[in-house]
This record gives sequence, C-alpha cells and structure tokens, in this order.
Amino acid sequence: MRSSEVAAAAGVNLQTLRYYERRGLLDEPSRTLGGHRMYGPEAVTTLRTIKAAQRLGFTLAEVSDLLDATRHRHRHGEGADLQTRARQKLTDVEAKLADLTIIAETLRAAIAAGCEDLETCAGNPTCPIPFP
Amino acid sequence: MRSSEVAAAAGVNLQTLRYYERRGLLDEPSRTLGGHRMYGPEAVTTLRTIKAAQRLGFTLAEVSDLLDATRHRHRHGEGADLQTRARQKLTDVEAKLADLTIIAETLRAAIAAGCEDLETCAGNPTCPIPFP
DNA sequence: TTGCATCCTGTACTTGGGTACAGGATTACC
DNA sequence: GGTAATCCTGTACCCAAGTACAGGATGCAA
Repeated sequence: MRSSEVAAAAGVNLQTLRYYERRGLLDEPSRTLGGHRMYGPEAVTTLRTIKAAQRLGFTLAEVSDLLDATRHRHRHGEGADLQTRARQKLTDVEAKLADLTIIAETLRAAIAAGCEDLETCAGNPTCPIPFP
Repeated sequence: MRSSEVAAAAGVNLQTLRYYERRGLLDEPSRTLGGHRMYGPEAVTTLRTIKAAQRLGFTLAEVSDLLDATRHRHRHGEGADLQTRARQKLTDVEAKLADLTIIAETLRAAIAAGCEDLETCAGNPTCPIPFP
C-alpha cells in the first residue's frame, strides 16, 4: 500500500503519517526505487492502535513508550507496561473529572443565581463564582 | 501601584500583565513621566475576574468578550451576556464530562481485563479497548 | 511519451496561554 | 549622586499534535 491508501484506511491525514514516522511511532516503511513509501498492512493496525490509545487520553509520547515497551518487554520485562500506565492515566482522568464536576456545578449555580456580568459579580459577595 | 505590585497582588506573572494588555483584557494604565506603568487598584480586581472566568473554563477570547459585553451591555443590551455564555459553556463541560466518564470506564475495564500491551490487545477481540 | 495524479523533502504555520531574553532606560534608596 | 533594583520594548520561544505550502521528482495509464 502507498501512503495515501494507508492514510485513508486509518482515517488519518497524509502528513500525519510522516509526523508519526518522525516521532518514531510508525516504523519507516520500505521504498520504491524512486523513493516513494510502500507500507505493509501492519501499518494500518499500528495507526489504529495509536488512535485507540490517544482516545484513552495517552499523549503521543506515552503511546510511543507503550509501543516501545511492547517490543522490549520480553527482554527487560519491567517499567512502563500498559497496566501501570493505565492506572496512572485513570488517576489523572479521575482528577480531571473532579475538576470538571466542580466547574459544572459552579456554572449551574451562576446560571441559577442569575449572574448578569462579571464586573457586577466580582463586587457581589452573594455571587456563587469564586473570586479568590 | 506599579506592575510588579499588581502582579504579586493578583498572583500573576509580570509578563502576563503586558500580555493581557496586548489582548485588550486589561486597560492600558497611566504612565510615569519615564514611561513606567502605574495601575489603580481596579486592575487587581480585573485580574482576579479574568482568573475566575478562566477557572470556569472560559478562554481568554471569551473572557474578553464577556468583559466588553459588560461595558457595552447598557447600550446594546444583547448578545454575549454571562447567562448565555455560561449556559453554552455548561453544555461544553457536560460533553467533556461524558467523554471523560467513558474514558475512565474503558481504562478500568482494560485494567480489570489485565491488558498487558497494546499490540496484543489490538489482535485480541475480547480486549475492552475499542480499536475502530 | 505525454500528462496528470501522487509523492518527496524541508520548512513554516496553527491554537492557547503564556514565558524568556536582550539591551537599554528609569526609579528608589542611601 | 551613585548604584542596585525595577521597568521598558520587541522579539523569540515553549507545549501538543498536527497542518500547510513550495518546489521538485515519481508513478501510472492511455
């Protein structure tokens, strides 16, 4: 498969392929005599894997680690495995959920209180928006 | 008050003051004969107001609109008032909460399923991680 | 073999919210 | 009046995750 086919199959922009290659997420494919990239079908799987991990909140640096860990785990057998990383990420996500829950509650309170503008609220001690 | 005092009072970096001034969030203060900025105490209030709105999830562009709306609402009386903006923002935040809730659930499922690495999971149809 | 689609590389730009630095000018304190 | 601290402007840089573009080279079909 050539680059545009892989990109289409994975639902990704063409430039993104080269970007992932530069970042070491995607193996460098073989080339035609003229220098055009030729991918095997596993490239599509890798791209889908990257996208799945991203949807779980992992950054590309973390995905990179996870993919590298996969390749070397059989040798080293320790460090950044998926279980450990998933637990850490879950903690992060739960913290963000707590933050957003408070934000949502404050917004609802501001709506219920009929807040009209920020300047008035800033001078009004009964406004539910916290001005620290 | 001079710039470093205002910055300290609002818990903000000095550069941030000038950044907000450039973005039109903070009124241009008066100057000494030599060109140094001299702020009134209302600058600290404005900074606290900006920070409060940011904590509610508003971007600086939105805060800018809200502050402008405050000043002009008495004339125009319509558009981007705090009630309307807060309702829109609440919708956004609720959408993000729903996303993060699904992410947290998926992470918990991956942990419970004992997922060990992404490559194995990608080829395993019983893995709870969605590879689309 | 001609023409057009696709691909190549390298570089710069995007968004959002700042932060850092260089090289002067000014102010404050003693 | 000296000297240290602070301030000025303008520009460049940081993060993440790409996207866009210029200017050429290659691939494929008729």
